[in-house]
Amino acid sequence: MTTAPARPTAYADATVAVAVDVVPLALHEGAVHAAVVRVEHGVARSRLAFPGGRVRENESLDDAASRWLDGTLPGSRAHVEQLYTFGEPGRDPASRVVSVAYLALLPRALPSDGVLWVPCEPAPRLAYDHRTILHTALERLRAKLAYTNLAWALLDESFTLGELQQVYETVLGLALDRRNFRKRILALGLLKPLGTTRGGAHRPAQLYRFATRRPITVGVLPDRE
Amino acid sequence: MTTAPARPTAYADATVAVAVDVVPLALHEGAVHAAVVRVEHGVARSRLAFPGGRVRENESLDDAASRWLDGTLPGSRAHVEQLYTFGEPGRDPASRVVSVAYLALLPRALPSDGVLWVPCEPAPRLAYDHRTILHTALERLRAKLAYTNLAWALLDESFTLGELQQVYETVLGLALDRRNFRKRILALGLLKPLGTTRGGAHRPAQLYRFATRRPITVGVLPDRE
DNA sequence: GCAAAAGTGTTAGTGATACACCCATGA
DNA sequence: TCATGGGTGTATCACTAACACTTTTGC
Repeated sequence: MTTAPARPTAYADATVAVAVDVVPLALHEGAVHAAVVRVEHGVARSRLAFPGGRVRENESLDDAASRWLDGTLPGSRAHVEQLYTFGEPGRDPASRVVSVAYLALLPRALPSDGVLWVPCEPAPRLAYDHRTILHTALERLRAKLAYTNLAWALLDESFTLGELQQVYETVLGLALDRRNFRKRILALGLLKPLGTTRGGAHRPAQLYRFATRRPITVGVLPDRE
Repeated sequence: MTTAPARPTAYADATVAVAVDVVPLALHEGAVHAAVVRVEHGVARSRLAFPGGRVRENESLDDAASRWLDGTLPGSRAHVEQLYTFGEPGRDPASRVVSVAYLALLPRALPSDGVLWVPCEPAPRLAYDHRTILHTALERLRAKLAYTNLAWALLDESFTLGELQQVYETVLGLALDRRNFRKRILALGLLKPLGTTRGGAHRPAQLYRFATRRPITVGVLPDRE
């Protein structure tokens, strides 16, 4: 083969379909949870799977992901990013479907009709190859938490340092020293103290917000602690 | 929307096609180069683009990428990994094509019929959205070089520390202190000295190889130097 | 007053940086 | 002998890790 291939032009190939699947994750009761729904049709009927489906002809992949997320968890503020594309023949036994998976991070596991929030560990049984997709999503989350400020996506706009620390501890499954965590995270200069406090059952905590809620790449974590 | 959608079953949606595009990168004359080919058909005819095309019904995405790479640069040993999926409507003016882009790293810019190796900077003019794809590929390469041992994919099996250092310097566009680079890279324990040397025009250099040529995540670089 | 989380500083150690000189070879 | 890249050690600095006690509140 020595020449460039033809690009697709007028004809269409009816054998490979394109879908998106959205992996909505949120922290709940000290553990990472994922939102799943029951499959309605086909051989996987009534099994659990991530929300998703066909991409429309005139929508982008990102738009399709947002549409499926909003259809499942309406009105939720979420950070959505493309995760990976899964396209093994046979991953959907009924037909050839290439699925572009998206990761959606939410500050709360909001209840919604027909939606189940399940803990990610131990890994739940899911339809199709969605367990693999979940695994990929968790890997991505852990990796990005360690070198970006992505934690804002798993928190409300304002939060205490204790809550922020819990995000890291929960997702990464490790315990962090409170004093060193505060020093490091404040030294990054990404947080703004709000001047207000939140009263719980105990001593009230200072509230903070992220100065920017867009992805920034910085080392947020120690190598080990 | 409160319930799970139907998965695709018997019918097919002829409106969205799936392709792969492969971004082959190699170092050449002190700069990152990419392999491109000329588009043969359609409105982009004779413009430069990355090799790629439709995914066959019974092949995986990875297999499709390997097929297109091998069709363009036969017999090359390459590291191939999925990069990102591009699916804006209108990215191919002729029809709706969702393209799964792949990154291919090669130890040499091997010449091949119909293939042009072009420097990545300044960014070349390319058909479709391939300039965006190239940009994404370079970002990925730089990021992974900094926190993995991926450099092996851009080198022959055996190499000198000087050559290894050049990979980092070329890709990341910075100068590294030789002594510190050697200390750091050897301290990682990923390299095996071969005991042999390579004679160039000057003092012969010790040859090394990577103990493992699979992706490993380690900090390979200083923050800045 | 007691339980529970918030808040705070110092020290020791490790790892990163900066830096200069000699060596081996081919031309 | 000269030009070119290969090879080596040390001192300083910055950052990280380890660590314990006091404060504030609700009950």
